[in-house]
Amino acid sequence: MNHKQIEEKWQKYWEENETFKTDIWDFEKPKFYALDMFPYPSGVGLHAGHPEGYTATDIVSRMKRMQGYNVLHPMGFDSFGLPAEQYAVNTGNHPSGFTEENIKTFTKQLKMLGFDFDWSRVLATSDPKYYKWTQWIFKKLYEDGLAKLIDMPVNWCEELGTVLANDEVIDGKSERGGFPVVRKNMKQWVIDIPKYAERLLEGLDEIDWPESTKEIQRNWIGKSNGAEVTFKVAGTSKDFTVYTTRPDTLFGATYCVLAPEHDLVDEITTDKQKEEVEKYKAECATKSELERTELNKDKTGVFTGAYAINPVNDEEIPIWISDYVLASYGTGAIMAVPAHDERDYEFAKKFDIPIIQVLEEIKDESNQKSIENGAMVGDGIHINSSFLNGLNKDEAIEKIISFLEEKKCGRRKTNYRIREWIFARQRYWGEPVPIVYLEDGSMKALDDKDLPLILPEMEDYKGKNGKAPLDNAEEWKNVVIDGKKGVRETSTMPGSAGSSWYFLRYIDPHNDDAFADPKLLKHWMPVDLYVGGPEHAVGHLLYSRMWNNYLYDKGLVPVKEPFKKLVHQGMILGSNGLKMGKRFPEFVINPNDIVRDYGADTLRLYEMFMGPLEADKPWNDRGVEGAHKFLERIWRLYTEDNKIKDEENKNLDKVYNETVKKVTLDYETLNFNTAISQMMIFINSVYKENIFPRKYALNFLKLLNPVCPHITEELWERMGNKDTIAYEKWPEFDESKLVEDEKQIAVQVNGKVRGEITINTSLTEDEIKEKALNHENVKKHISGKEVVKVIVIKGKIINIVVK
RNA sequence: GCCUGUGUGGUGAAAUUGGUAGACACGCUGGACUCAAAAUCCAGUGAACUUUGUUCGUGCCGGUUCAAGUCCGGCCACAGGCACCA
Repeated sequence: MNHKQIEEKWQKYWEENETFKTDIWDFEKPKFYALDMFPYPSGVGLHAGHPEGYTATDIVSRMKRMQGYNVLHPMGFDSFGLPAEQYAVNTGNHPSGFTEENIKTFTKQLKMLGFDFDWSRVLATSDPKYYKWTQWIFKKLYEDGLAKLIDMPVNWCEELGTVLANDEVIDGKSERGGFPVVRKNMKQWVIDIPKYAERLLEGLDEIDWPESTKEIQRNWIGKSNGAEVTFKVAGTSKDFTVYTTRPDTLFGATYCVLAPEHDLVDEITTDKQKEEVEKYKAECATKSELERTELNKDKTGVFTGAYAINPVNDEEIPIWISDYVLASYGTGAIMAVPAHDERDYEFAKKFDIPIIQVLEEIKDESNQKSIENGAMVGDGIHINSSFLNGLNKDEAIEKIISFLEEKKCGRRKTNYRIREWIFARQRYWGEPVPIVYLEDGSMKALDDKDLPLILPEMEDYKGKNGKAPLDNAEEWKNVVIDGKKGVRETSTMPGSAGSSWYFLRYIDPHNDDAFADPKLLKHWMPVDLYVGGPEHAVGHLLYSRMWNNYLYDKGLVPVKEPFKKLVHQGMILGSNGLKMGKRFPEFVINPNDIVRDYGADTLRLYEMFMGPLEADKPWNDRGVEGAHKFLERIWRLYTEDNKIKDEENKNLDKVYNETVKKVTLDYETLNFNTAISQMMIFINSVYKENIFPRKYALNFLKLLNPVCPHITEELWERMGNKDTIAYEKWPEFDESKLVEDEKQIAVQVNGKVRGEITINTSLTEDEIKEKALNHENVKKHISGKEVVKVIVIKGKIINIVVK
């Protein structure tokens, strides 16, 4: 067979016949929405990992279509991004041309792989028709106070000349390029994602996602329950509030710590300590995030000279500053209980601060820990704690909170670790923020009629003197609105803006009056299956959920959670077992080469047969050949050997029905590797029987079609069919054919297999026992011993217990 | 340090969730076809042994059970995430 001719023929057929165009208004059939994480159209084209996830959704959507579902399986491009900007800076050309070229290459490659995408719905986030609605949603967020401009410490990357989100910073370096990142205070557009923390946490319980991803999101949101306690500063009218998860240990607080950036530091520092405090503050300010975390072993800090009054016993305890307390979490201040917190313990030991134990040591054989050699964390019976004495942790927490609330110096408080989502980059190639700063000092969002706010042409796409590129677009930047002069915001939105809602736009991509028709959204949301890499666990997948939850609150989308089921595909590693990439170019697999040499069907089949979808799997050229050989075997079966006959073959009934059952179930659960091995078993059986009943031959093509659409269309046609196989009815299996009258089962003696017997389903338990006990080899092992009992597990195993 | 996974032949991996460990495939060995090679087909392939069979074997140690890759307890290694979050 010539795979090239066949594949091109059917790709052309599908395109000309619009085989996979979704009739989006057809609400008669049940719907199925399969979604892939859309790619960034880089200059190098698809890599071996792309087809893996796309084939997975392709298989499921093709099966669902054959099962009578109305399937939506779209594709698009996350086309704002740094490489295009870099290209523009280097060449002076507009990034859109470069982006369009790349999109063309990607499209050609995706078509070459035979995916059933509805190409009439393709979208690109950098298309003004698309980003009009990204800006529109931003405006809504702004109007509701969820998008706002605040002064905050940000991750600033000098090399890249921009601010980065937390998930774009890895180990104090930029995710892209690995440049150093420092903390810096700046006015920033942010999305108030912490407002949605609780909702995003709760939503996780409703969705079918990998537990590991849910855990990462829970961790990122970082909910903790505790209390706020207010301490008065001795000899002044000032006070400050700390956050603690262990208010029950308040009697053990022997000092307090403020973050160096805390507002109160300057006000309470005594003259004597002023110099030292100033010096310490200056040190902290110049330290980058990276340096601060590197130093995390050795505690540093300075005494302010001031004392706080512990509200439970009115004792005066010193107030220190230290960078182990973070300004950005809680209240930026803590009460320190060295006896029962490891960090406080370390600090107290270093600076010789008293340690007061308020939980009784539980000493037994396994726990010989004493307060002498470390902090005692966890639960225990309270001591030295006045009215808390004798209580355990939970009881004491309840009691102390009531006490604090009554005394009006504290309250129950829940904290979240998640921070505002920084929503502006000093870049050109992103969605412009549709905000104007007017000369009277006010801020105004553009009217809907002025959207999209389109990126201006520039002579130079590089930002100058630490300013954003758009700052140089004088004509574009300066505007008059309602007779008032104004200046546009010159930051653009981050890459994660456009990808936070694209799954909604696919449903109605050409709508100019709304981001999507509500009736369509109501029918098609949520996404039934979402497949993409695990690297988006906290970025895209959290932002999308937040936007969708917000739009749900506005009544603009019908469901809270956008992605009902999520699966992460693993990485395809090089044949050296390592990640493909620039470091080992000789091990990088280009899908173009595989398609040229073996065809798209082989590539798809191989990638699905390699192993579980979620696992990382090394590429193996031999494996590709093996997959190709299987397809050639099938081809010969259907074309040359003339084994297809209008006859029945009883010997194939069982394996055929098993195959239909297993393949159907495995596709549904995305266990493609075992589905394929079952199809191999079936084909092996057909070869053995040397006859292929026509009915089975036709249905087998349907089972294989989702994985290998080209060869199956071709063989389907050669078997005399006129129309595409894509809408044929999915085969069903006959449960009655799955049970055999006769079965081989193992006989164990004391748990060790000693023989096999053939049993008929009509046999009674006693008859089976008798047969087992009479087996030659079994007899040898039980002779001279007493049979204690015989365990018969119907249809599975017999175990004879002897003494 | 904490959280979440993973650990099975020479290799990629299966195992209906407690019931014959290694399906399927790659590789390898032998054979058939061929002048020969490729392709194809057939057989074998966890290890060891005294080979109609026996013993051992799913990262390590222990436990529960008639029966453990699967459940429980304690370790080790690797991967991913978080990391002074009070």
